Amino acid sequence: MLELAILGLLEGEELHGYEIRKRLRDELGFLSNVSFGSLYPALNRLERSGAVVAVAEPDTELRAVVPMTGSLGGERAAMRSRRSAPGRGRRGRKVYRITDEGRRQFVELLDSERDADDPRSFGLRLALARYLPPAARLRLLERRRASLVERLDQARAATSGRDRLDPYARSLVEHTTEATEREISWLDRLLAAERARGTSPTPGPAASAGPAPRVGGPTADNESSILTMAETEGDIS
Amino acid sequence: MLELAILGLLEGEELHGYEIRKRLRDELGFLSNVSFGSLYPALNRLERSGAVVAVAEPDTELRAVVPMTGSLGGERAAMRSRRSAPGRGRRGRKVYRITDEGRRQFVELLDSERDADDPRSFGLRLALARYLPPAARLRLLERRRASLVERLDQARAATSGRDRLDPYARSLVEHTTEATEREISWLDRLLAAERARGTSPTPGPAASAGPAPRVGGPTADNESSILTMAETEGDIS
DNA sequence: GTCATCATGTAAGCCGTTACATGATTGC
DNA sequence: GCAATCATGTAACGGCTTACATGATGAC
Repeated sequence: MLELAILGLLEGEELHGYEIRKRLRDELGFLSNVSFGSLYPALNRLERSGAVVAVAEPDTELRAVVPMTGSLGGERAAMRSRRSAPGRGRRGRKVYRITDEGRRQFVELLDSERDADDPRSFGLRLALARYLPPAARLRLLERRRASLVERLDQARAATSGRDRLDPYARSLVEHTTEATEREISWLDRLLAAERARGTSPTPGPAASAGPAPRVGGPTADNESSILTMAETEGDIS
Repeated sequence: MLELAILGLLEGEELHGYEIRKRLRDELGFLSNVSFGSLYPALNRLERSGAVVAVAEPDTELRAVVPMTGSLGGERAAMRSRRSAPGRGRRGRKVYRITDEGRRQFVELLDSERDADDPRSFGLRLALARYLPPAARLRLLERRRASLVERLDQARAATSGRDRLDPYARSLVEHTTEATEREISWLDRLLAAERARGTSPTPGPAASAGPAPRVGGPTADNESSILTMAETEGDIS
C-alpha cells in the first residue's frame, strides 16, 4: 500500500524521502502523516528490489543552489556535504528515481487486489488510474462496484428481519446505505464513460464528464489533496 | 477498537468467542471477519483486566439441551463435557459476561478519542451511542463534524492552487467532496435532534465544547426524530 | 552560536494477520 | 465412523507507530 503510493509519486518525478512524505500528505491525502519509521524502510525495500535507484539531484536544483563562483572555499564546502554516496545531493538528501523494473512492479501492484479490505485502497488506486491500461481500469471500477453491491445486499438482508435498531444505529445504517448507493451510481457513470471511450472513436475527456452533481456548492475546479478517501465505511448491517 | 466492539456486544448479552465473531461480522459489520488469532487474545486481555468474567451458560440454553430425566448416563455425559473450568458450558464453550468494571472501561473507551484516524472508529461509536450519556454523545458528533469540516477546508485550500488533475483523480475529488458535505449535513440533523431532545439548560462548564463552528456546509435545521433520515435526494445521473 | 527546519535513519512495541494444532458435537 | 461445523487456542510474522538518535543548513 505504502509502496504503491510511493511508486505512484515517483512515476511523476524524482523525489527524496522527506519530500515524498509531504506529497503523501498534501497531494494524495494518503495518511494524515506517514511516519519516517515506515517510510524509510519502505524506500530501502524498494531500492533493494530494484524498483528505484538513488540518483544525483536534477541539474536545475543543483545549479540554483551551488554558487557559480570559483571560490575554493565554497566549492570545497559543497563537495564535503555532497559527495558521500550516489543519490546524495546537497545536504544529505537521497533522491530516488523509479526504474523500468519499478514501473513493472507499480502496475502489477496497482492492478492487484491487495488490501482490498482497506477503504483507502480504492481511492489510492483510482487516483493513480491514469497509469493503468484501459482493461485494468475497468476491472478496478467493476471490482469496487461489485463489493459495494454485495455490501448493500448483505446490509438489506440483515436489516429486513429485525429493524429493532436504536435510533443512532438506524440513522447510521440509513446514511451509509444512501452513501453506498450514491457511490455505485457514480461508479456507473465512470464505467459508462470508460466503456464509451474504449469502444467508440470518442477519445479523451469524457471520463470525468458524468459527475458534477452540484448539489449547491460552488463548482470547484479543484485540485486538492487527492483524497482523504477514507470513506465512512459504515458499520452495522 | 476490537475490545470496544466486544464490550459493546457484551453489554447486550452473554456470549462466547465464536458467537462474538459472528456478531461482529453480521451485526456490527465491524471487520469482514476478525480472526480468532486476535479475538481470543483480546478476550483474555479483557478477562485479565476484570472487564469480563467467564460464566456458566444461561439456564435457558442449558435447560433446553440437558434432558430433565434422571437418567444416570445422560447426567454423566453432560458432566463430563461440561465441568472443566468456570464459564465452560456444553461443549468447550467459554461464555463471557461483562462486569461493572467492564462497563466502566466500556464507556471510557467509547468516549475516548482513540483510533480517531481509523474510519471505522466513528461508525462503531455511533452504533453504540445509546450507551453514552447525552453530553458524551454530543461530543462524539461534534468531533466528527469538526474533523470533516477540517478535511473539507484543507482540500479546498490545497485545491485553489495549481495544476489540473487527470479525470480520474478529479472525479474522485468531486465525489468525495460531495459525500463529505452530505455527511456533515447529516451530522447537523443528528446534532439538532440531540440538542432538541435532552438539554433544556446547558450545564455549567459549557465553555469547552461550545456550539459548532459552522464553517463549511449548510446549516440544515431539520428537526424531527432522528429516525427520519429522508435525505434531500438531490440525485443526478 | 543557537534555533527551527530539513533530512535520514534505528529500536521497541502494538495490533493485527495467517497458519497451525486441537478437540467436541451433530448429522448422515 | 466420518465429515462438517463449532469452538478455542498458540506461533510466527508483518507493517505501521512512537520514541530515540544523528546531523546538515539557513536565518537571525
